[in-house]
Amino acid sequence: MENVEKVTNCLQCKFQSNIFRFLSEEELSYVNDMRFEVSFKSGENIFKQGGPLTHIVCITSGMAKVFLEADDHSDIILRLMKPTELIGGPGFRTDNRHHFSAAAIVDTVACFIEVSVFEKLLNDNTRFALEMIAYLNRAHIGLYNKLLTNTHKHMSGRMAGTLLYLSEEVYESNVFETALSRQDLADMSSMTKESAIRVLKEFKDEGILNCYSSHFDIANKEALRKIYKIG
Amino acid sequence: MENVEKVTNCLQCKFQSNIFRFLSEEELSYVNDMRFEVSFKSGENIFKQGGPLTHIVCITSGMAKVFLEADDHSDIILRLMKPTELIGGPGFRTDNRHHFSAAAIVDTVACFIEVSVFEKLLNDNTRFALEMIAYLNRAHIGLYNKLLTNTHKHMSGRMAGTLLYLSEEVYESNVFETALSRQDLADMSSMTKESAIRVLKEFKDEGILNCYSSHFDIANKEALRKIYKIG
DNA sequence: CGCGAGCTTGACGTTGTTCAACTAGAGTGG
DNA sequence: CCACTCTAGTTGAACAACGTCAAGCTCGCG
Repeated sequence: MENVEKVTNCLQCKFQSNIFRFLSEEELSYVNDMRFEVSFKSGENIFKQGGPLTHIVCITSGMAKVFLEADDHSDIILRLMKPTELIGGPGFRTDNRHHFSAAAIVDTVACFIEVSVFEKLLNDNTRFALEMIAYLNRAHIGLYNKLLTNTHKHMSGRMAGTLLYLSEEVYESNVFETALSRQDLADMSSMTKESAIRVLKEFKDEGILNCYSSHFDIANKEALRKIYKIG
Repeated sequence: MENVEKVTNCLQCKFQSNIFRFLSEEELSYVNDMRFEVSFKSGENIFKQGGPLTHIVCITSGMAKVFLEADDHSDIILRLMKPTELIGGPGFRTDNRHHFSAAAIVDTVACFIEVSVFEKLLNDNTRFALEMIAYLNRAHIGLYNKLLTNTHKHMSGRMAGTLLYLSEEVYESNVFETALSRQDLADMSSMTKESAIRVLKEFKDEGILNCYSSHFDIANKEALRKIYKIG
């Protein structure tokens, strides 16, 4: 494992908005020494639900979807991961297995950090441990929202939620190109691909959204927010 | 706040199956000194979604339901809490608000522990912090299951899941009396009260379940498990 | 005895899935 | 340069699942 392979350095990530910013320079150097990078082509699995959780993964470039796989081969996309976001795993310190899968939706580079490194950091740095707890709690809150939305709202409300998530938290713009397929949008909104297409067309007919192939343009965000709120 | 008010003592809880067992005697004594107990009658709220998170709650006797409240006044019951179980909250170290409500379903006594006490323990005792993370991760895994079940399974599968949860994790018996109403069972299974009744009747007609008013008797657990699995 | 809350049942309408057919665009080989 | 194929996207019709509404029931309690 040559250092040359590393196209980035943890010390640069320090100022990004993730829990690594609570590590000392020394600790970050330690992480930097222990990690290694892997490149994934679009569509490739980064790790697989049910597989062993040996490393924590951090996206350095590209984008990945994190999703649950059901017995009937249908998926639920939990969220999208952008650079410097951490894909921990509920398997950490429980059963040491992955409870969801992650796959690159564009060409992606990810850092792999052994769980033992993580355990050491959590042991040595109390602040880091507390921030880890805060991070987990934020993820928890997100899941509550998803649960409420996906079980208590109608299709249009769920799709509105997905579009708002993409525009506000992922692409940070009302206009965006996405690598997500219609099936992916459906998996994010708990519906079939056909229903997703129908709802998108509805939004289009109402002048709320312009979309063509992978291009999306939210024309009336307030209307979308209202649809999301009402359900 | 007289000590006399306390009908239990933390040192006795030490051997119960929660994360307090990773505290030293001294730390437990500290918790014991700082906590106070509150009694709730059946039906009363213990805390309320959206309210300030000032204390962590631990059930000492009775039982409580933890639930999300939606805008349209419908609820999702996340789980039931038995004695010595901790009701933390995702608001801890995030926005310091409750993200769900808790209500007693029978007469219940609960310990209230200030969040500052918790923060001190997490700061001082690394093992405790790591176990806290493990605890949060287990809760996370439970939520994934709920999300999969409630969005990808049909009514019978969801109700089967609820009955299995009650018999295996709550009452630990195939026969149980419950304080839960039909509406509560519905809120646990993401369906209407009427649908819950119809599914229960279906199970009854198929000889899988005997139920009358608050009395439940699972006659064929394997069949129930199969229904849950298939969806 | 009568009242009220929770429970039960049936009829009906809506929502969303399934299935099958069709289209458009992107590679692939002749 | 044109078939050919393959995949993603799209559409419509039939159907199943589930919620809504309204009515009637049961049982505990004043």
